[in-house]
Parts: sequence; structure tokens; C-alpha cells
Amino acid sequence: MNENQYHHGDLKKELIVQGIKLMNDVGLEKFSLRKVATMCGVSHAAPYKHFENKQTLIQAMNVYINDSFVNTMKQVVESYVDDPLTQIIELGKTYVSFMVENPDYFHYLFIGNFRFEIQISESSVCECENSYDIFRESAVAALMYLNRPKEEFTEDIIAMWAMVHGLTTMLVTQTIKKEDGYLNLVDSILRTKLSFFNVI
Amino acid sequence: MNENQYHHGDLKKELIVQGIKLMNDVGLEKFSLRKVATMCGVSHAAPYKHFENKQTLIQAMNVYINDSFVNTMKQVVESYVDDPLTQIIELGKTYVSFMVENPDYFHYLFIGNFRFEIQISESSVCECENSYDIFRESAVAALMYLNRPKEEFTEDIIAMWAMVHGLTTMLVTQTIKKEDGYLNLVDSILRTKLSFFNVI
DNA sequence: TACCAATGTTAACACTGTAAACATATTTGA
DNA sequence: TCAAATATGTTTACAGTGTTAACATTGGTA
Repeated sequence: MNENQYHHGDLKKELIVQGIKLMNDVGLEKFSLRKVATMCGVSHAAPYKHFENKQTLIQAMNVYINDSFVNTMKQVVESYVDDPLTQIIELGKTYVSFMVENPDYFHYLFIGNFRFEIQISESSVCECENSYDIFRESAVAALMYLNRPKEEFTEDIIAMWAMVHGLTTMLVTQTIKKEDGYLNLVDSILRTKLSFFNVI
Repeated sequence: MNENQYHHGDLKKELIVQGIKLMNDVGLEKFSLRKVATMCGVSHAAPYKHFENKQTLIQAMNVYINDSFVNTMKQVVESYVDDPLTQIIELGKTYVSFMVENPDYFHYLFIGNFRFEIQISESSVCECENSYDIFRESAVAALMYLNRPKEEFTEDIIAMWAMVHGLTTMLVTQTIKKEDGYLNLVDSILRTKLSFFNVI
């Protein structure tokens, strides 16, 4: 396709990419469709050929980020298929570090899941819709490995995910300071929980 | 003061109250200063005599809600001054149930702390600025009561708060379903953690 | 090649945040 | 007591926004 073309090529995707960039720069409050359009070198009404409205674009941005998050998680799962305990711990670390390193993504996923309908990517190859499902699946494997009673699975999994997500929140919102060894905290907390299972 | 008066009486406070109401109804995206002004029966520029801009009003709404949350927490603390273990557990339950019953408040505090500067209420009588401080203080008492090693306080407190906040998040975002006995979950998770301390 | 759907532009609208100039009420102090 | 100062409200104006409708251009396809 040409350089100075009337048609853009893949405007839909660039709207998402530039949209995320803009959101990072100016925040939700000052995020505007017209700015995104300008960033893509396109008239302010062009986005409406690809998205119903502003909310729909933001949703698409959410899906885009969620996919990238989910894929990162899946990679970790695949790296430790034969070691359930290490797997769930590394998964926890990845969960936390991904969000700490991309605090804006935390906003999107969070705010997005709140304010708008949750929408699942169709393009995603992943059979798990979201990060919680991946985490849960890994947790189940670890609990089975530890011969935990099945009737307590639910509570154990919730406790573990809650710790990981809660810790993430504290770090991203700077309720606690992000020191160099913050990942050891994840390790330690999850390991305590897991070894607690083991001892009993 | 008169009924059909030129001056409103206490516009500043009503802007906050109506602002919260509007935010509950339409969400952040459609929240507008002009609507709030209309709800207060006042011209669209009147709010600028009380708040610098839209963000400042939203901040004030955050502070208002945070105060109400903190006060609720403080009441619990006072109800169990002589029983540190029950206190921290009840505090956890209150934390969760307050947010589950007021999911919009969860948004405000969360988004507010993210998007804008954290601003502490001047009017609050409470010496603790935020809910985390209250939770931490209570947790410290419980840990001392259990004779936990002081060098592990930090990690223990983080683990407990993370669980409570993480669980709250799961319930509010409906990652897990809010069943009738959801508060027992808080009880159970925290109690497990605390009795774990005790056993060792 | 001629049409058609896809994708872009331009123009228009109502609504928004914000500022400036103006109006009225309340407080203050000689 | 009552004018002046201050606090609080209104009106007007403007640039930026989301969204729609009418129009223009392109690329693919019958």
C-alpha cells in the first residue's frame, strides 16, 4: 500500500496502539477520540468506521492489553509444566511484576472491567478467558500435588489469588513502597501458604 | 436563610453529595460539573466558587467517602479494644462488606487514589489518614498478642491486608460470586492465617 | 471495466470545562 | 447604622469533545 494514501492500511489496530499510548500519557480524564485520530494522521470521524464509539475503542484497548497479559502468564505456565509448586509461585511473581512494570495496564484492566462490559478477545488463541482462570488452573495443580483436601480448594485458591492481587494493588498504588526485592515478597508469602499446606 | 434565596446555604457540601449521587448513576465517563450544578439548582459556573475545577470536586468526593469508610473502621476498632484477634478479623469483615455493599465507593477510592493526588481530609478527627493505617495498627496489636517475631511483622501485615483487599476486589468485580456466606470466607481466611501463627 | 462495499473526509450539532465580566447577598468595621 | 469589602451567585463567551449525516475516494470483484 502507498505512503500518502487515502486509505490507511490498518487503522483499526493503530487506533488501539495509539489509544493506549495516549491513555498512558494523559490519563482517562483527558483521553479523547479526536486526539487518537490525529495521532494516527486521520480525520476525527475516521475512528467511527472501526468502532461504534469511544467506549468501544477503550474496550478494544482493554482486550488488547488483557491478551498481552494472558499470553505472558501462559508462557510462565508452559515453562514449569512439570513443577506445580514452582509454577504457581512464578505465576504469582509474573502477575505482580507485569502490573508493577505497567501500572497503566493495571488501570485499564481494572477500570475497564468495572466501567464497561467485560469483553473477551475473539482473536486470542488462549482457551482461558482471563488471568484468573490461568491462575486458578495452576493453583489446582499445585494443590493436587500437595494432596490438599478437595473441599478446601476453593478457599485456598481464593486466598492465594487474593494475596497476589492484593499485593499487586498495594505496590501499584504505592500503599507499600516498591523496593528492589519486592518480588521476594510474593515468593515468600506464597511459599509460606504452600508450605503451610505441606506441614499439615 | 431564605427558601428562594440567591445564596444557596451550603453549596459546597451539596455539590459533594449530589456529585456522589450523579457518579453512582451515570459513572465517571458521563459525570459532568454542569449536571451536578443543575442538580443543586444552581448555575453551571457556581461550582467554581467552591472548587478549582472538576478534578478538585471529584477529589473532595473521594475524601468524603474515605472519611465515611475510615469512621466505619474506627468504630469496629473501638468495639473490640480488648480482644485483638477478634478485632482484626472483624475489621477485615467490615472492610470487605463496606465495599461489597457500596461498590461505587470502591471505584472512587480506587480510581481516586490512582488518577488524582491523594488528599487527606482536614475535617477528619481521625489521626489515621487512611484505612490501611487503621488495619495495620490493629494487625500489629494482634501480632504482638500472638508473640510473633517483630522482624516478620511487615510481611505478615502485608499478607493479611493483601488477602482482605484482594478478596474485596474479587467480590466487587465479581471474579467470584457473592454468596450469602461471603463474610465467612474473610473470617476463615484470616483465622487460618492467625492460627497458623499460633501453632508455630 | 463498471460497480459496490469499505474506508476515508467535511460539516454540523449539542454538550462540556473553564474563564471573565457582572450581580447580589452577607459580613465587617468606623 | 450603614457604606465598603467580601463571598457567592449569574451570564456570556470560547475552544474542545462525542457523535451523526452527507459526501469523496479507494480497492476489490462480477
